[in-house]
Amino acid sequence: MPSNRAIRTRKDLLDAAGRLVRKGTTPSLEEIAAEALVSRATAYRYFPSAEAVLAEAAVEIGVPDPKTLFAGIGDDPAARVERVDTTMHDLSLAHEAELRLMLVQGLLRKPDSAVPARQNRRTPLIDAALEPARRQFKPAALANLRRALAFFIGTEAMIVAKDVLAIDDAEARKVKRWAIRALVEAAKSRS
Amino acid sequence: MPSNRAIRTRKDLLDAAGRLVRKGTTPSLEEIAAEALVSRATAYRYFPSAEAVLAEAAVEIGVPDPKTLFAGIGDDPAARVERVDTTMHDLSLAHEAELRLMLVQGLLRKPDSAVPARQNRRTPLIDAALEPARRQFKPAALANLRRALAFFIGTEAMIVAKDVLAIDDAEARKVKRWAIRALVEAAKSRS
DNA sequence: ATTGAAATGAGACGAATGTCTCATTACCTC
DNA sequence: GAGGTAATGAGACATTCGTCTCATTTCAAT
Repeated sequence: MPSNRAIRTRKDLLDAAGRLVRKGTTPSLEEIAAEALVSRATAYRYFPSAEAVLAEAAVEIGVPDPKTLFAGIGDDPAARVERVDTTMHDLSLAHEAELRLMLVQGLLRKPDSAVPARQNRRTPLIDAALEPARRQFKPAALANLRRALAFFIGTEAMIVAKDVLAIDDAEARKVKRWAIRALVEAAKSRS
Repeated sequence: MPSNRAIRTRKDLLDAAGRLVRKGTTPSLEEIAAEALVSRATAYRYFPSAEAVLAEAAVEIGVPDPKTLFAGIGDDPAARVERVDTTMHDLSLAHEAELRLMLVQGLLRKPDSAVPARQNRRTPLIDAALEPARRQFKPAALANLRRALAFFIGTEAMIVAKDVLAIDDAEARKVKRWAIRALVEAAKSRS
């Protein structure tokens, strides 16, 4: 079992990595060690590479659980999905640098790698958003809808908006709201 | 002006980089030089880094021009957008490795970098697809539609499907077709 | 064939990366 | 407080990356 000191050292490294990334750099493990006030050798004892630190630091970004996320909102699926999108959008903005680096990790992983694939934090939230209105949708359409929404919600959507479309934040939110409404409506059974 | 020999060397390096990337590696400039049968020094004379070679190699991936892409297809906007998506999807599959590396380049570029941002190949195609039916749409909705479609068409969409949703190719195409239909319909003025 | 310039190859060099060893420090138990 | 173990720091070492120099090769024009 790791000692208190070891736990603290590990945390210091993760915190230091977060600080450096937020500052806009892509730090080496040596720089992370210096920021954390530990020696280079110690840093290499805890993490094999700077990428490993960054990847783990990004995981720390908290996604709210469905319970609190949907508190005080009705059953309207579009409104609930929009709340998911707003939350994820805010998170993407607040941690853009870390998330970009995490995305890079996923993009470069070997196709046959034994390491676990990207974790998927958005699908559970999307499903929770649609759950109360499940009966309003045609089953086949619901299967399409929950996947289609994943293209608009999350880090990749931020990348498309900023790097490809080069639109500002308000515009991106507007486009996504419009699309979410359109997709949710399209999935509803004609009533 | 560059001599024929220089042009050939440059091309050899780009070809070599493409071969190595397709083999699944993330080659260093030294490895690219070896594959191209030139010395390391020569490789550094033509490109400042392996990333630069890879980025330029990715640009070579040909996107068809609208003229030929829409040959023999009617004015129906959904059908035309679907053809854009099918084409881009095929391209993404055929050049997945190169495109992943190109995406990494874009993700890591400095926010205030002087280098040109990501080139956007999909928007002109989307606009060309919607052009003949422009009158069918409400102007405000058209502005949203052309941007919303960009989230489904292109490399990032492939990443979401494979890495995040972990769905197979046929399923991805199905979801995207459904979403494209839904979005195009939603943008039409009630008639 | 000869000449001259462009392109190349071989290798030295400094910086950064990752691994390893060994002495020293900090912490826990008694 | 003393002793033992875990954690750390300092630095040596091999490797890779990017830059540079200089001798050699290739090519085109005569």
